[in-house]
Amino acid sequence: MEHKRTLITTALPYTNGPVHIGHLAGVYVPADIYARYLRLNGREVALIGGSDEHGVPITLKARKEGVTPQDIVDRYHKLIKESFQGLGISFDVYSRTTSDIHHKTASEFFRHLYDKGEFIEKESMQLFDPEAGQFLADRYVTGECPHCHNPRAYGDQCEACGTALAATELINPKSAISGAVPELRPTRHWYLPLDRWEPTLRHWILDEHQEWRPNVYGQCKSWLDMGLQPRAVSRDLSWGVPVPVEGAEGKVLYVWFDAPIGYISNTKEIFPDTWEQWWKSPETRIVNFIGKDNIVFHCIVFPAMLSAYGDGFQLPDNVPANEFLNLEGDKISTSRNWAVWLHEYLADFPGKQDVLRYVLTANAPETKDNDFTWRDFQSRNNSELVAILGNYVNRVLVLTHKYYGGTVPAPGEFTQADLAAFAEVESLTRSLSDKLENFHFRDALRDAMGIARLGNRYLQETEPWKTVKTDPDRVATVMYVNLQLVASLAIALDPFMPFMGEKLRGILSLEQMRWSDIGRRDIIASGHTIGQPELLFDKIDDEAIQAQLDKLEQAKRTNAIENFKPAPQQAPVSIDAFGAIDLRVGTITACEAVKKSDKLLKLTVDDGMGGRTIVSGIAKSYTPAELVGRQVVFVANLPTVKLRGVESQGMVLCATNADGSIVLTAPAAVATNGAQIK
RNA sequence: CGCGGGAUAGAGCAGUCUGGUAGCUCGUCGGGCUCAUAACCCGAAGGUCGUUGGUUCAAAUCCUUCUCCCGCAACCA
Repeated sequence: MEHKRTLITTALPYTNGPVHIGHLAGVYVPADIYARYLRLNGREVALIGGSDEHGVPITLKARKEGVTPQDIVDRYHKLIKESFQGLGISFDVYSRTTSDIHHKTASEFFRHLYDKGEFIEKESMQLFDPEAGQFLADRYVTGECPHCHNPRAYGDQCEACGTALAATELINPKSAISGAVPELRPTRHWYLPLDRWEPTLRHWILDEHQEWRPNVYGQCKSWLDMGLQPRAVSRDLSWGVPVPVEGAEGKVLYVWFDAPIGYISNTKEIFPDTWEQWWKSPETRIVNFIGKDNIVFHCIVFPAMLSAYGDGFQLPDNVPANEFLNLEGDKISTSRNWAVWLHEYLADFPGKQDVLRYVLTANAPETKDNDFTWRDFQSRNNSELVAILGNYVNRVLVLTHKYYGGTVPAPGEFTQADLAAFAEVESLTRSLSDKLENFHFRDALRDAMGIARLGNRYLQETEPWKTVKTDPDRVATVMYVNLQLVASLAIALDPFMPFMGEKLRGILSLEQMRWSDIGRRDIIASGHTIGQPELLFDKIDDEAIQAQLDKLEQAKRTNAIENFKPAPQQAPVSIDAFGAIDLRVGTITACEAVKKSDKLLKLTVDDGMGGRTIVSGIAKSYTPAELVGRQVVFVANLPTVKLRGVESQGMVLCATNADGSIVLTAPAAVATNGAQIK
């Protein structure tokens, strides 16, 4: 079905931190590519974005920093909005859920469902933190798992055994906010009965949208097959959109009810008069770009909300969800500061927005989690963007200036080779368009780059630098064809790399362009004058890459130190108990790694009593060679124990630092081997 | 049997749902070209698709066994 317009939404980033490459690869870069592609096709498009600013984590962060939640969201909203702009994400609107218009819209949405009787009202017992004076979301209760007795299970799930839990099942529950023992108190909430919409959703997804990505379809099917349950849409909290019902003081809309309505509010913000045609017209196609963690909310909860509202609200046509991106082999983590932050990238690599966009698209986690490494980033820049694309364009521009002073020559008759080149661009473009329509951005980019590969090959085969001496007319045709290929590239790559696109169009003095121009044989007319050649991409050297790797290492270490909390003091012991421990000084005379072990070293120690062997878990911080000759303090009267097959006759005393590194303790000056420590 | 994820050419990935001669990019090697950011072009080498057994005319793909790797955990006297 041909639609009149497309509404594209992007998952609203949560404003408790900056945006990183995982967000970009998963959601914003593909959504932007898609939006730009549709615009080039002359289609009516709205790319909707905004910050998600409610919810418990923001209140906790504010509490921790001693500022208001508003301070937190103001800080990150500004940072996120500016960095998106810096990367060229072409939002038609980027607003926020703390806006008046959103509060009104979300409030009205809830009230409408309430008045229609779409909610169930239920009283339940919830855990309340008497010290913090608030009810606790599941995630903010910790305690012992009733199944595996892991003492650090969360109120929604035990990460040790994977069991899903209710906060009230935990043994010895504790508030993660204040550490207080929570108490059960009654509270009243509204629930959206998802089960009521199950047949609708089942038909809509399982029958009508079998073309959705396997990860999305599969997860929806699994949810539907398990059976849907009513889901609470309100929370006891002060930060959020107040529940617009008498007697609901101190309650706000659950952030997952409120956030997707943000898509609607933000549409209203740019189209105050016509927003309804974007949401309620069957002629509009709605596409939600999200990460895999959001599938259930966008495919089950939000569609149920829209269906319950009625009044013509349309359900999304597709929900392309990406998997996750790892960084240097490790999961990206905001709390562990293991990430490449967009605002820092923009500062560290000015003018290289397209390189990041290119790398994230070429290695997009479309079918499974993928890995971002700085070496790969460098290699893709240097051997693909510089060597293949930039170099091809440069060759053509330089030759055009050399032979024709920058004026596009008039072509003679096209030969088989010329026609074959045009035909190949056409076929690449068909494939490229098809892949973009179906959200296969990684493959689409490969097709677009294929035009540059084709150009290099064509140039090599036609050899204008040779022919120029024998057949100048032929060269005119060849260069004319090359210029058309470069112009095609300027358009085909524009959705992926808009900064490069603009620069190249500037050099070519190309003004208007449409997607359908790609492959045309007369995009640039003969007689047209082009500007001076300029390099599109520069090489990235090893130092720049090493600096990023060092930065990551540093961030990891700093983070560990910041989060360091000394272990609580242990139970008191008597002086006699302490005296029973026989501490001695010894000198390491030999040392070797213990086989099949990462951390163990086998130390031979001169203890003044004939020597002994001690096995110690310090291999991560010390090499055997540097230990020989050093003095250490050890416990002499422990029972011997076998570790990885090696007998250990004592324990060397060490301190473990915040970053996990280990330092040995030693006497402040050389002491006698075997001397007792008292 | 701790939990989770993974294993396809030197590296990074696609292909696995819907079995039918194993594919892409980078790298390597050899050759060519010299217009170009030592870039480009051609060619080649390189994989028993981690292992075992099974289903099948046919398995990277479906079922099964085991192994290894990465996080977390454990260990770290």
